Amino acid sequence: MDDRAKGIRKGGAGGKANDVNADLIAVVVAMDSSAPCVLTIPQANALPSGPFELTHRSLQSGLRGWVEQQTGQPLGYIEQLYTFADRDRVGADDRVISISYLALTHQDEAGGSAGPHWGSWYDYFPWEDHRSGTPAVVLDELRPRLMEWADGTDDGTTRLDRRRRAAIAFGFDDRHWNEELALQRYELLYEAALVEEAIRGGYSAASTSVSGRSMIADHRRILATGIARLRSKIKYRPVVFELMPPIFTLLQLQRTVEALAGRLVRKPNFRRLIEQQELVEETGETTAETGGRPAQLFRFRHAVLDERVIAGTKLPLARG
Amino acid sequence: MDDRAKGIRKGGAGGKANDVNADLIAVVVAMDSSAPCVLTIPQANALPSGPFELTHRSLQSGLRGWVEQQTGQPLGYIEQLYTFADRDRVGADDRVISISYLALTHQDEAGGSAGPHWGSWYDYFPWEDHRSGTPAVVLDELRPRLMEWADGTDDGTTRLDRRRRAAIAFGFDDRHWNEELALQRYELLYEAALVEEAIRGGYSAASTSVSGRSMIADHRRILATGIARLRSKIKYRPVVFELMPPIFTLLQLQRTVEALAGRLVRKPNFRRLIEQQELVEETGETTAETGGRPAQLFRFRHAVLDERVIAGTKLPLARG
DNA sequence: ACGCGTTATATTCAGTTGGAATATAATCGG
DNA sequence: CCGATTATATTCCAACTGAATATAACGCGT
Repeated sequence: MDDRAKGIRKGGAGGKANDVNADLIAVVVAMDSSAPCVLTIPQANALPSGPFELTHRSLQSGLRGWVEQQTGQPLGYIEQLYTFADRDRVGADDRVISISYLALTHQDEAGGSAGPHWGSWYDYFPWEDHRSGTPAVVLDELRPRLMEWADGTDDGTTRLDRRRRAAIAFGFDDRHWNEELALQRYELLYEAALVEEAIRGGYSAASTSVSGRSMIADHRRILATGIARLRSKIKYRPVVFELMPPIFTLLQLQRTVEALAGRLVRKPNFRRLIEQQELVEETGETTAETGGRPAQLFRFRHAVLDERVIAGTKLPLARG
Repeated sequence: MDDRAKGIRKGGAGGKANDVNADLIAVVVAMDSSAPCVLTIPQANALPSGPFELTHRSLQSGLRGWVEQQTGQPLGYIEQLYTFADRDRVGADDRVISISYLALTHQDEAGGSAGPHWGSWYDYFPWEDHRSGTPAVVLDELRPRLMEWADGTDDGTTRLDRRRRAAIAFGFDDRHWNEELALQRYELLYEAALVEEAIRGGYSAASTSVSGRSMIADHRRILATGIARLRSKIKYRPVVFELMPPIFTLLQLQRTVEALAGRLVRKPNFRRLIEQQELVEETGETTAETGGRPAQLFRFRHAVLDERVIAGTKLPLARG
């Protein structure tokens, strides 16, 4: 049996030499009144996670099991984020593969057995909330420290490259802020040693107030991946409704989108888009709890998931 | 140690009970003169694949190793597709997790040690090529068989649901063909037992001419995942250039995009888009090999990868 | 009862984009 | 020199999107 044939053999008779542990990690998101929140295990300062076991029917069901066991939170919508293997643990007897998921749910469940914690994701990423304009932490803290980092090299090319990357990621030099770059921003701050994870064990120059709450291992990085995915996906799939109560006003819907994106949208334009896509339908009722004129109540039209599939249109693909 | 704490413990001291094998599977795509081609191991009728081993520095490097060993093909661009675990092999001693990747490369390498084969992906999915209009196989074969399948149930709701899903996936009833639904179409045909994989061991009603070449296990499904991902991604990231030679004409670029999407685009509109995005730059030279007026030769402006990040705009996010 | 603040809802307008069609240019082969 | 063929440039219009403005309906305090 040559190497090629050995390669394409599936599973089966192999020795234990190449066995790995597969960890399932969940980014569980639900809405607060003012911010998206992520579910954590406070004692471990970690996302809910656990090993994939033989008793699990599938990866997803294994994930649901661990999250429910650790936090009491049942999960609805789930999607896979990414699979990592290159952890820092080299030379160990067995390796760990991490399969991460994004879950969208409601915060209505009572806390589980282990005192799970819902934390605003802007506690972990203070620089990501631009709903009230560019946050001071970006202009006053991160910008100068990133410039310092860029200048901390002798190589002129590297310096320019660092400046450019920082400018793109954070919208410096009159560039636009792009909310989808959450992962790039975290990785840039990591590289510049401005987040605590990058300097563990060493001297910690990063204070929480500037660089946000950290997590164990690469969990904050996984959270950044989930945020970026969600911010991207709300633009072409109606996933926001997974985070909404069954009945809501259009402004509540708008506030949720804004909280996720970390930036504001224009009300008339937002309503136009929602209506012309026929994503919602009126319940016929109104609520006066909003302060001014009573607002119509809407519900998500689940039928759109059947009727339509939203296609991108960035290339001039002739239709019809 | 309670269950929760056990859950969040990372790797380490666990017994071998929950160990798994991790397989790496590659969808390697390169352009032919007229179609995108996928790299296979003909003897196994399979995609290149192999187990993730302790000697591998990372998942990606493991994948590169197996593909090069099995096919002689070095890989450039790689992105992760999906991680599966729920294979049909239940009850086995150890389970297999499959981590699939999409790779874009050039076909210029000589065949590897094992006679690897480049096959047009439309050999595997004859219904996906709409460059010359809707293929006959869709109208004459798949449509009636799908209707038969839809009618093959007593439940009226199920019947309507099947009809609707088929109409959405294949663009029946005056709906538009959506090239990004390659995976949904394959899964629908699988459910309707119109592809060979669905009826293995049983009576095979599906002929290759209608339902395309099959592969072992779920490899054709993984290929469909790769096609769908690529068709989606060319619309918002300049990945086409991974498949182009260093120098090319705009029509060659257009033909490549059309081959990937399986549908035609308008020439002036295509050029306008390419130019206004500044994706290419003139080499200053021309080629007369195209038949009529000599065409300008272009090269990809790698700088755009640094300058810009393309963001979607499906929600009315206020900018500035 | 009335005005005012507040929120909801509707309309308008202009700049941009994108699909589609048409026009002009340059080469080759007869 | 003509016409077939491909390349390149221009035009037109409908749809979309950002931005601003106008009107409606409630609570509240006076």
